[in-house]
Amino acid sequence: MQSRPRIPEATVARLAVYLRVLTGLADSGRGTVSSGELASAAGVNPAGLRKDLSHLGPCGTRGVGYEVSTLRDRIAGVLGMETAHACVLVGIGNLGSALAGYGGFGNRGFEFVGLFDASPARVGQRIGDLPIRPMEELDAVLTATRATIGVIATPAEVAQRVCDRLTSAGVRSILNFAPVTLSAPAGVGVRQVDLSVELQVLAFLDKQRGPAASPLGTALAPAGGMA
Amino acid sequence: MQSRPRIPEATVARLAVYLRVLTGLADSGRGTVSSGELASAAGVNPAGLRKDLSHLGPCGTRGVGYEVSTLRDRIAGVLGMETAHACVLVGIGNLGSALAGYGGFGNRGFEFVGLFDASPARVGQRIGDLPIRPMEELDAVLTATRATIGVIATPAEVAQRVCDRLTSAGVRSILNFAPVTLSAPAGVGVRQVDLSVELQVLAFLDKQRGPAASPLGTALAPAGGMA
DNA sequence: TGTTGTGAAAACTTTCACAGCC
DNA sequence: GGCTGTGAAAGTTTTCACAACA
Repeated sequence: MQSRPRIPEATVARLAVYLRVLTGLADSGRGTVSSGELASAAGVNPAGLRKDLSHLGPCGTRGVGYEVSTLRDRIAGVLGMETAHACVLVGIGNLGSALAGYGGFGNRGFEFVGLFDASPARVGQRIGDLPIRPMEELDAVLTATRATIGVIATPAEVAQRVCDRLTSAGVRSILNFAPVTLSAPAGVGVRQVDLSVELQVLAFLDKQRGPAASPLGTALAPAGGMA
Repeated sequence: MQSRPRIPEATVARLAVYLRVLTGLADSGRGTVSSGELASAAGVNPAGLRKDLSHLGPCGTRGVGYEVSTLRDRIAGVLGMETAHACVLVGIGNLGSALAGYGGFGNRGFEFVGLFDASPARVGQRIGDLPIRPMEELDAVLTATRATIGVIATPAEVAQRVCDRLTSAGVRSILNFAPVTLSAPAGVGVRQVDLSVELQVLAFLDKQRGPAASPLGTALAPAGGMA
């Protein structure tokens, strides 16, 4: 299987996780790793991991496992990390500042090349070595840097307008933290991270798992059983 | 279909989105809404939305649509939002501060009741009306508040230890922002938000969609000059 | 007429089991 | 003996099409 026939999106997300684990293993000098161990470190099933990797073509040695640095490079290549990706970030409030200051992107191939905010109070401040720019400069920076990824961390009310400006200036991928569903032209990829949704899913699953579990030993026999 | 036979997790996540949209519609005085309109606002397919809602039992009127406030309350009830959920947040760096200061949780039924950090420099500062406490007080606060949700925004290196402490003190749900895969006892729900993974998936999907509008293959300006 | 609720079909994803190779 | 790669099975999710109904 070459990577032609399209890699499933679920697999792509896991490949990114494997890459993170493999990078850690490589840094600690590990030479080879088995699917079982890698799967355990990534929190997935070993057979599923092997199926995921099968989309990259054979890349292990039977009876041995995978060579850590080779596999890491292979996945990095498939994910398109041989070149850095330039990103702009719009909305430098608390969350935006956190994202702008987060060092974890750089060593994974993503780099912010522009920070934007509508508030004059914030414009001109710096985060790291980047200045916060006014929204008026968005198009110019996008043109100059050819950034293809836009990150939106604005209030919900303006997120759609920001999205429109980004896409009309040529941005093809958007990561949105504002709690609204964005609509974007065909050909533009949007991913949504909604922190409240995550919490609600957690709370629901907990409720579903066992209604009356009190931290102190309130002995109440659960109907279904425990696991 | 009553809600007995378990609601699929994918559906739960979408219900949380519908709830957000419905809350907005209700606030703007809207009386009823059709599956088509609601689906469009939530970014999903109308038939899928109706199937999702079918897990709650019949809740619309044929030929008319759904009553906005009724449906909102129904979903809120199913998601367990009749009571507030107490959360603790560990790791008050940039991201943690952003989460602690984010107003969007409160009106969705989640409330931080404790903020913790290992750094003496941060302990004692306040965010909103909560003080940042030392890690030593974690168990006492968990016991006193009976918080069942823990949010981890620490560096990757300590996230697993924090997870262990949270779960052994009775936390049953964890939202993890640290870029590591956590292992937790059975019966504890963990959700992972990895910002780099989101960016990598975006970049891959863009690459796969076609190099159509990439005029410059590799020439990404490093931060120095322009930015 | 317009819209919901739902069975049946299609697509996708995960899991299993084992042949094939080291 | 051990581990990968993969076809086939099982399970899940999405989509379609339409009967039921206000």
